[in-house]
Amino acid sequence: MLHLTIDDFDLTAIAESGQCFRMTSPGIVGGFPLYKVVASDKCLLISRDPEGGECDFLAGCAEDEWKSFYKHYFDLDTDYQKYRNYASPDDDFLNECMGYGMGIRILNQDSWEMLISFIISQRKSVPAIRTTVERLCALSGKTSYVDATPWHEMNPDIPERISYHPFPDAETLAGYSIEEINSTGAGYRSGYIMEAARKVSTGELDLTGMTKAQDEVLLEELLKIQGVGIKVASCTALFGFHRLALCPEDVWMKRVKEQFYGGEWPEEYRPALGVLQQYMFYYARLEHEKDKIKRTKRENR
DNA sequence: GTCCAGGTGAGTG
DNA sequence: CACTCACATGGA
Repeated sequence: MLHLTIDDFDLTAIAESGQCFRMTSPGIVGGFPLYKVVASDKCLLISRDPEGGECDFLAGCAEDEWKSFYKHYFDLDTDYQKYRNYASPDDDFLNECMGYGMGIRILNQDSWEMLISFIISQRKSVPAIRTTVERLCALSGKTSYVDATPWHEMNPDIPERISYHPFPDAETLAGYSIEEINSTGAGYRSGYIMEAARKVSTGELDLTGMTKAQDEVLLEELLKIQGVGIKVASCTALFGFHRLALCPEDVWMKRVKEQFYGGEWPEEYRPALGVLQQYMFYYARLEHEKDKIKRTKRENR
């Protein structure tokens, strides 16, 4: 168990900001959610330290693994204040969003996992994406375990060990039948998934070779994949290649752009738009959820 | 049952 | 270019 002090870092904001689909909470410890963070073939348990302040965390890994992998995975070397400073002081909406989403970071996730996850994401809600991605990972039948005893001791409802499924690599996915892919609830996207898996497994598409390409070139390459349009390409580039200037425009961001910016993002936001967008997406979805709860309560009266 | 979801490709004018 | 339409399925 590793004790950490991290500034500008909010696990819930990261988990609910729509950038990752396998960061879930198995339970509460000392009033704070424990998070199970599955990435590629790894899994980390991490929570706030109930005995510490808002910057104190407990992580279930060794210090060298934290330094060699998770520190970069959680993007802890990036100064997010620098990105927030792009926001105009009189942009009340954006400042409200940044207050809500304080502690959000853009994770350094695997590009292959992001490509498949965001192909799945089209016309699906975030909870529905989580379900399909999880089923896709479970197809292999491979199960791994992480030790959860430190959190089990704080809350007996949390099991002593927690299971997870690694994300399938391209060869594994390419080996499945269309029926198997379809059984995950991927629907009409199953063919897209198969085709992307074939391209990556044969080497026709070299994702790791694209890490140094210019933003425009990267998007162009991703757009060649069936089922990948500008939105999925932007998400893959932002979350899988850490292109912080790119802004995926989904239904939520289109609404925000129309309602608050007259249909056009301010030019001076452009270099930081991927980060600023993340605060806005989180806020817009959160507010929408609140409205739904209000509506439900009214209907029940 | 109804409505909507971190859209895309194909077809049309 | 812009616009429309079908697309499978889960979650609320």
